[in-house]
Amino acid sequence: MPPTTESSPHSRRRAFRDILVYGIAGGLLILILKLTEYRFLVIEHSFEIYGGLIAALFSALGIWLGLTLTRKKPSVIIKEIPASPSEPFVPDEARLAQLAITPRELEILGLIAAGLSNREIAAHLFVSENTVKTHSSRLFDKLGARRRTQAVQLAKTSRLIP
Amino acid sequence: MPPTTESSPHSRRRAFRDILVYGIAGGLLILILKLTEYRFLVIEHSFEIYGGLIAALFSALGIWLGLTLTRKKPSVIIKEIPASPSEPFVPDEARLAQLAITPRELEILGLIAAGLSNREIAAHLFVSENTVKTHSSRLFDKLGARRRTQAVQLAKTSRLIP
DNA sequence: CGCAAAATCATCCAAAAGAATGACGACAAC
DNA sequence: GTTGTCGTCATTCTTTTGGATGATTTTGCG
Repeated sequence: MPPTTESSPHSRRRAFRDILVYGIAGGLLILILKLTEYRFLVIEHSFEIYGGLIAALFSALGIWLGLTLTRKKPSVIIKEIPASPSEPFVPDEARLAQLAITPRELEILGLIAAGLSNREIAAHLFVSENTVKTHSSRLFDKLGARRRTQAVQLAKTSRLIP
Repeated sequence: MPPTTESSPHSRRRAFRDILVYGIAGGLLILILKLTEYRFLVIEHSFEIYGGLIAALFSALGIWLGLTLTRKKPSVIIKEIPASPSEPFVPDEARLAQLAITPRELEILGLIAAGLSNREIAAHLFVSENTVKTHSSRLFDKLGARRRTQAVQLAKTSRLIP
């Protein structure tokens, strides 16, 4: 079964299940209320209706309150980020040639460092995932890395990528 | 399904679960009120009391919901300021607190960025691999990352790690 | 042209990583 | 003394990654 979509299907399944459970629970709850209502021959409906109304209203009020009360402070935090202004960055050609890393491999290395998955890289470069895997395999081989995180680390210290 | 979305699945799941708990709790509350009403035969003049009770309870619930649901929404204005090129590096405490990243999680983040596998990290910290996985899962959740490479990338741009 | 390097894709398999969930003890805060 | 956070660990499952290997197509170059 080929996993086609990128966003986790597992999570979506869980979300759907949660909604389902929620709905069923709600239905059962209503049913129970109904039955007890009949059992005790209570006709008066105003309590549920007004209770629910009050609940909903004050829930909304509470949510609104919570939101407005707390969203005051974290608005503007100015960070001082040492932005290096004088670095267009060029990969170390010597080291590149030394490791016999091809342009395509370097390109993929960059995308790996950007945090993309093989599938995302494949989509980005319009090639198959298998191709990306062979490229990255050879890349790891040349870099002496066993994991992509290690490859990124090594490449950074070798000034192959920013 | 376009493979474009990158929003955290964790948060969505939490939101669903919160809503679920919330709904069930509300229903149970009504049920309990109903039952007690029958048991003690308190019929008259109870509407104001229970209405107030429901209002107060649901207000509190709503506030809590609003707070937990909107817990971490950064919205930071980033201002780039050229800084000294040779700094000993200190992690951005503000950002760290903002994302609610614990010291242990930061430690593991650093080891991930160093290219270590979960097993190696576990051996390095004398904990089980499962613990490392738990930490990194929560870390990814807080960082909004789905892969460790992405976590590293995000952490670097947020100045959490060198 | 013909060759070699680079790029492409596949398949099978193993290992690592990640997701979801539940649990427990320590410890600080209220 | 309850509450909340943190750190710890486990289990089950799915997904991703990596290894090994072979094959086909481009492409640049002498």
